Amino acid sequence: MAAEGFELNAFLPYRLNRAAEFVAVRFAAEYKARYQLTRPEWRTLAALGSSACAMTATEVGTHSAMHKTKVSRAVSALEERRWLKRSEDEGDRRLEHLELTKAGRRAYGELTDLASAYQAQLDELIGASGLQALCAGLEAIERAIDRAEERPSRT
Amino acid sequence: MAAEGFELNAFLPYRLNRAAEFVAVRFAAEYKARYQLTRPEWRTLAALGSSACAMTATEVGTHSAMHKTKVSRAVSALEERRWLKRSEDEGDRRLEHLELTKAGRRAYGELTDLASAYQAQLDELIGASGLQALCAGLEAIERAIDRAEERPSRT
DNA sequence: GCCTATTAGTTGCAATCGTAACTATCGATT
DNA sequence: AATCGATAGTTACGATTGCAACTAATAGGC
Repeated sequence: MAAEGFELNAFLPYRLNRAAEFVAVRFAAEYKARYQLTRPEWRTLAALGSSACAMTATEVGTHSAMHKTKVSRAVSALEERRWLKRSEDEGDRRLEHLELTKAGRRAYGELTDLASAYQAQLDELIGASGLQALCAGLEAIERAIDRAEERPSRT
Repeated sequence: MAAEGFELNAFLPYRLNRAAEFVAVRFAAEYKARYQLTRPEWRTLAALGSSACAMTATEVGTHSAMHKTKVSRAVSALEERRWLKRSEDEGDRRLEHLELTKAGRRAYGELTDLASAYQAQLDELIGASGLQALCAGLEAIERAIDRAEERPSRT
């Protein structure tokens, strides 16, 4: 175990966290100010809005890497806002299928406008070549996550 | 503002957060179990341990993208453990220079062993080409962060 | 040399989070 | 069909967080 060879700047958890926090904090300030949305709420809304069909809470959790209690509370909050509706699964009554309402989809549309604008800023800040590399790298890690998620080990 | 053209899977804050959470949660479980360290404490220890010279709390905060209150509390906790010592700046008495003690450096060494092992697992999971792309991309975003940090706008 | 604005760091407090325990349901085994 | 283990989702509660307000000190204008 390389006692001295460790480079924090090559340690993925630290680097990813730093980068993620940096970009997330600024965007969160926007939707928080304009919509009073918390981060888990936005992430849940986004997961549902970007999906063609309904999802369960567990699916939202894995898709967004959020703890299930966070998802549970975000779902309740969005439901209270009438941005989301639940429906029972016929076959398995433990499951709840989550879908955005019309108002929820409209809100999602407005937020994605904000998001697109923010993404454009990031694109400019990072530069085309860096962005391309980042995307390729993220795809690799996303594939790895999916692979790891197929077998157990919870978040 | 592209109303329909939005792809969540291309939105950096969401993707980075997902990836960062995924890799961070698993590693956090390790150092939490073995050292009763919280995430901010590990990140502070890491920032200081990887630096050749002393840092101020603010520097730790920008380096690790942590809120200053998180840093402040982590510093207190590490100080109580005698892993870190503070010293006043002669010229500017608002500043505190933070350094690891001998025990702190030893702990950092042990933690980096854990980290190296974990990084090796990640390397294998992600694959060499993906890892290379990810690093290139992260470097680009890190440069962007540094550039953005030179001018104001706080975390 | 003073006044004002700014910065470093801390802390009270309300809000948020995660752990663990819980309810309800399902599937498999016998 | 009764039992046991696993899974979906919720919740009580203690721990952690971030905002805002604070203290202490510096820097810059005048």
